[in-house]
Amino acid sequence: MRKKKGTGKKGVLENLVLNERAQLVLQSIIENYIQSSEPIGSRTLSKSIAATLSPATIRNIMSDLAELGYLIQTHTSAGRVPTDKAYRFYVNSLSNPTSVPEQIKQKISLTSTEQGLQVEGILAEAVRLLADLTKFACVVSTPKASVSRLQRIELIKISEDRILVILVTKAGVVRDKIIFVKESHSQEFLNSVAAFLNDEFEDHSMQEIREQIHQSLVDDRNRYHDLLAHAVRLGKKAFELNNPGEMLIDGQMNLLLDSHFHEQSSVRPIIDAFDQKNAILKILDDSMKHKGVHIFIGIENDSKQLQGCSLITASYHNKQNVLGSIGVVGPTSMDYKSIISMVDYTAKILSKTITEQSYD
Amino acid sequence: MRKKKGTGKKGVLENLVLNERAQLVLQSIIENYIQSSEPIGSRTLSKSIAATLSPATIRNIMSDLAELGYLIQTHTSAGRVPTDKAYRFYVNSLSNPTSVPEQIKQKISLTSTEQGLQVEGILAEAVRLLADLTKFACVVSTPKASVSRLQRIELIKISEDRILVILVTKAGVVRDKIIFVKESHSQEFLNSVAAFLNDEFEDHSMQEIREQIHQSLVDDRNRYHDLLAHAVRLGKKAFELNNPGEMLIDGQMNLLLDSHFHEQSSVRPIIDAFDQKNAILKILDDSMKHKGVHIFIGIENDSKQLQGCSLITASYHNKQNVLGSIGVVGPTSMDYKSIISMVDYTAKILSKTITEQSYD
DNA sequence: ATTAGCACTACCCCCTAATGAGTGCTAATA
DNA sequence: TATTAGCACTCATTAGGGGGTAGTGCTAAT
Repeated sequence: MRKKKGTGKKGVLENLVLNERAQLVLQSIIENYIQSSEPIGSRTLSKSIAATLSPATIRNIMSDLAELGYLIQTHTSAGRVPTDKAYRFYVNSLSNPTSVPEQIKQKISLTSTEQGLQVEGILAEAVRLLADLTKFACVVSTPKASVSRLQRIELIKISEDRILVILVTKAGVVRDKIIFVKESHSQEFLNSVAAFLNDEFEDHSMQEIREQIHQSLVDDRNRYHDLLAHAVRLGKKAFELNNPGEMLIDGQMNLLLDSHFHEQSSVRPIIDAFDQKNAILKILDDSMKHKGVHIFIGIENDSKQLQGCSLITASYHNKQNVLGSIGVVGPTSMDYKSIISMVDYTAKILSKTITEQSYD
Repeated sequence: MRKKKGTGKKGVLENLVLNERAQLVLQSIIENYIQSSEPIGSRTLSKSIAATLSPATIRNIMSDLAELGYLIQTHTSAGRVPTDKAYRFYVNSLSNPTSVPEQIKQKISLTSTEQGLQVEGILAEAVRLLADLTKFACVVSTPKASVSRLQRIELIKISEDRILVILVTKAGVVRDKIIFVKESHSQEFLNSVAAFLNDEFEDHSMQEIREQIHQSLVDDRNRYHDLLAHAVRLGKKAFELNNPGEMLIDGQMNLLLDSHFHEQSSVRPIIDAFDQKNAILKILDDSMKHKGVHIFIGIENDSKQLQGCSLITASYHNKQNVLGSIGVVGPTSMDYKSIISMVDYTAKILSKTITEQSYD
């Protein structure tokens, strides 16, 4: 409220741009709060801050910052707490991810490739690793079927009316599903169909394949060829996307035990978001669109349930494509600096591991 | 301490067998406590109990029960709380699972079979269902590879030095793994090897197959036949058990939010047990040995971490084999009666669903 | 523009007293 | 002899009150 006039003239910060000192104070408050998760007062700050400022001065600055929406007080005589807007300022002011300490780097390694695990296994290991490291909840989206390119399709006769379809993508994901058919086919026939589909579609993206099959563009001249007709029919079923995108979660429990969420009631909506998945999946999807680390802070989230937490995500990829993203879900007052670098580094290692064991 | 003598003569319950009235009181205490999760006093009880007994009488009985180890007091002037021994008495006195209310039965249905989901998908649905229903954490063990019988093996060349192995079991489980080879094989050759293995081992249990291959019993005369030699070598790798038994977990969060665990510190060891998996897997394994519902109460558990909770499990099966078990992990003061029947019923539906979509 | 000083606020902690649910024991009762 | 009423006692929980404290905003002095 300092120097509040009707028209508001001459207040230090009234041009809505923080001057250097105000930035320093704000940053310092945020960093203190991240550490202690308790309201920060002017006296405390005047000790810990680099510049030498008296509590009174700091109070003035804080008052301005509060008016601009960067700080709030829980009650009249309490210290100040950063708002989501403040965190946004803070992360924006952060330069590129700081490098991860050597000693943590050593912990970030994925062993599973040696054991011939599938991509899902690697993802599971990565998300668990990140959860252990950050002590928050972590998520990773599995490679989207639509963008991944076909390596191989295999049709296995299971019973008279059931066929096991196995799709192997270039990214190294193996998907199996069962399709039901009305008429029985011999295994030999299925082999021919599979061979045909392999010839036709290897290295095409699932999306493409689906479209082409759907439009029956596949060589119209031979429409009445028996094999082809069946190939189209079976292929249609085989390439239908069944799981429209999944994600793996680990470390949910960490949230409950975290000191930043003082009351467990505040964690409840986040848990619900995990159960429903779609809100988080949407964020992970968004994060695939651009390279690098993405940060979603509290109120910025579309989903109400997630407005009490922040997400830090980064996409992972193989040689050709962005496959999915991995991220951390934590309190808005998390230690952005170190978490960002951990997510960044983990995503890089994950990309490297997956690229190494891709099938081409 | 009632009528305590040096040699303890003639106390009503001194023969260590509870008389009918004591049983009634104990049962009533337990049921009250399960509902309220607060210590039960004599006055409260005298109102809610069927028989008409004065508080004073009940106090006497309670005193005896406490001496016998069925009840404890949190402090001198507090009501009484059942011990694990009491819960054991209680569940033993329960007759067979009571039938599940019709309205809950309707909720217990597994849809996934229609969508051609694999066994894992059905299990995931079952465990989520049970978690939603009981509001506790639930686990299910995936079919043990060793007991399940081979339906089909498929070998797919992925790259020069990598082969994708796909195992389909009669139970409907599809497992894929990658094996590394030194020398490159053509797909045609792999097909012959697969055909050979299929011929030789269809309908054998994985355990058998592993033993036979290991002992190279497979037709010793042809040892120098090229195909056979490779079949043995590849088969050895293919049938190596990779995942020694997994389990799916759902509803862990329910534990944190449950009123019976007043302090979250008491949940911590259970969470840890979930992370480490082996203690719970052992219980699920044990539960596969006998039919019906199994109950493990607090202190009875071998694992220290699990001594603060109870598990209720039931095995599931297909036409031939017991495949695994499904269970609930909750506070020792959970509502055994209804949870038991839910677990029982869910396991039955699960068995039915899996049997229906088995491949033979 | 900064800072020292001061009045003021509201939480937090500690103490106390009152409440109340519960017990064990004893004596009266059926 | 088994049951019950009565009573003294215990101890957790709650409410209320005061002192301490960390913080603020404002004003006046530097």
